[in-house]
Amino acid sequence: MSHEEQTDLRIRRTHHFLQEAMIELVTEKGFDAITVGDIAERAMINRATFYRHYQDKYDLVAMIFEEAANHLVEDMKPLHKDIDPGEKEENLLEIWNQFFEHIAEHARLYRAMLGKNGSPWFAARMREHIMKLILENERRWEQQAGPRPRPRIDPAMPNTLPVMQISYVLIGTIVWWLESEKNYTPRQMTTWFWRFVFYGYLSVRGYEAPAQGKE
Amino acid sequence: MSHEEQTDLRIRRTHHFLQEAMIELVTEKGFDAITVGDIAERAMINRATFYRHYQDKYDLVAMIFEEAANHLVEDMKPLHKDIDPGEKEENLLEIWNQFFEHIAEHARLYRAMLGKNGSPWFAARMREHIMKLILENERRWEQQAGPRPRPRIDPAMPNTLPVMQISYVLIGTIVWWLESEKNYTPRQMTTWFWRFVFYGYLSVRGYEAPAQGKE
DNA sequence: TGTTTTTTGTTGCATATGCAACACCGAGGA
DNA sequence: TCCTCGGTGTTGCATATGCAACAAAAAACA
Repeated sequence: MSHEEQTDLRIRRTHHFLQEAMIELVTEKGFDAITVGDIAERAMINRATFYRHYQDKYDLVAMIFEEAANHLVEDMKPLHKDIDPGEKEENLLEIWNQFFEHIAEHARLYRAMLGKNGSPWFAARMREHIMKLILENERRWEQQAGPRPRPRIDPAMPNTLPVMQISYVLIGTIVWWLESEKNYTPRQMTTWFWRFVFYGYLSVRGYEAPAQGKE
Repeated sequence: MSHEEQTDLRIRRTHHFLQEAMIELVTEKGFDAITVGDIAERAMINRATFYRHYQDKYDLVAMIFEEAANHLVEDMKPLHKDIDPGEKEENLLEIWNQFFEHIAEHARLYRAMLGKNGSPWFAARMREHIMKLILENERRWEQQAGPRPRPRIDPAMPNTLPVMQISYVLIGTIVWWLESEKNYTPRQMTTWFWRFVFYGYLSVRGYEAPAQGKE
């Protein structure tokens, strides 16, 4: 279904180089200052050709995001196969670790787009996407575990609020990570992210808080 | 005159990427093991297109050399303008320094091509080119300084022998430099190269040996 | 040795891209 | 105010490239 599969080599090439150029330029001069001409020149692509593929630079960023998002779900997929609903915490940790692995693999992209010269649109879109993934994951989870009654601490609280909160923490964590000098491992980031989110999120959700354990 | 000037962007692009791919692959698997298909795939260029530009991989290396050689003389040109024939040593040092600067700028290329997985043809061609440059330089020099009598230590010795010897030392020095961990500056390399060659060459040539000085 | 697989060059046709030119717009300067 | 200037999109035509298929040579293998 993905429109990007076995297309003409030339098309894949121009997409690739335009996207690369965009990422480079965002890190160099910031998204706002970039012109279509800049991108085309850097990518060694004629400006007219740019317009044959993208509406404008925003559209290009949108496509970059699309692709990243696809890669992300692709990277996460294998994990959902063998999930044991009994071991909630373990599994969640694995999933988040996979997530941070994905970020590490595309570090250049995320560092550019989420950084302070990046594209706010990209960040917003990314938060949405993360929320969607989390909610999907919860749904899948409850289906597998059966619809057991969940104590709701505060029935008035909208379902999406804590998910939104997580998405913000996550973005912040990512940016901090990618801009840090130290380059920590994905595993470390998973641990630290998890420690922060753990109690708040699970308790809001009405899960019992398992023992800290594992390290 | 150069056939590479304001050509179609697509042509420049494919040249560029085929050359880059070649350099990458030489460092990765060595020149011998490379196939045209490899190059094309790495460069994201159709194999048929490769043959529209180059005969075979040897031809590609030849073109890479051509281009490098052109860059080299281009980089050296400005120096020849303001040469003071009185200050031989100073000027020679400047010229050699410019040379090593050029090497540094194209380090990836030379490291790949001259290294032990590189192309012997490239090295040989490079030595020839260096010899040509040195001989040209000497000729220019003597024209500017006037045809003064030069004491010849051994009239039986062919003119090109010491030049050939220099070219070998130079290649060795370059390879050692580019494969060293320490990355020394071009200026340092100039100094060390010069120290080694200085007495032998100048004395063979029958120049008086100036005081060591300068540092 | 014979056989299979890879690599090499080459070709005709389809198509993505380059190029140049254009009108348009918005921001800054005389 | 006019007016240049830099950026935006768009167009028609020329051309470089992709693709698939092919034969032949070379390499790999038994």
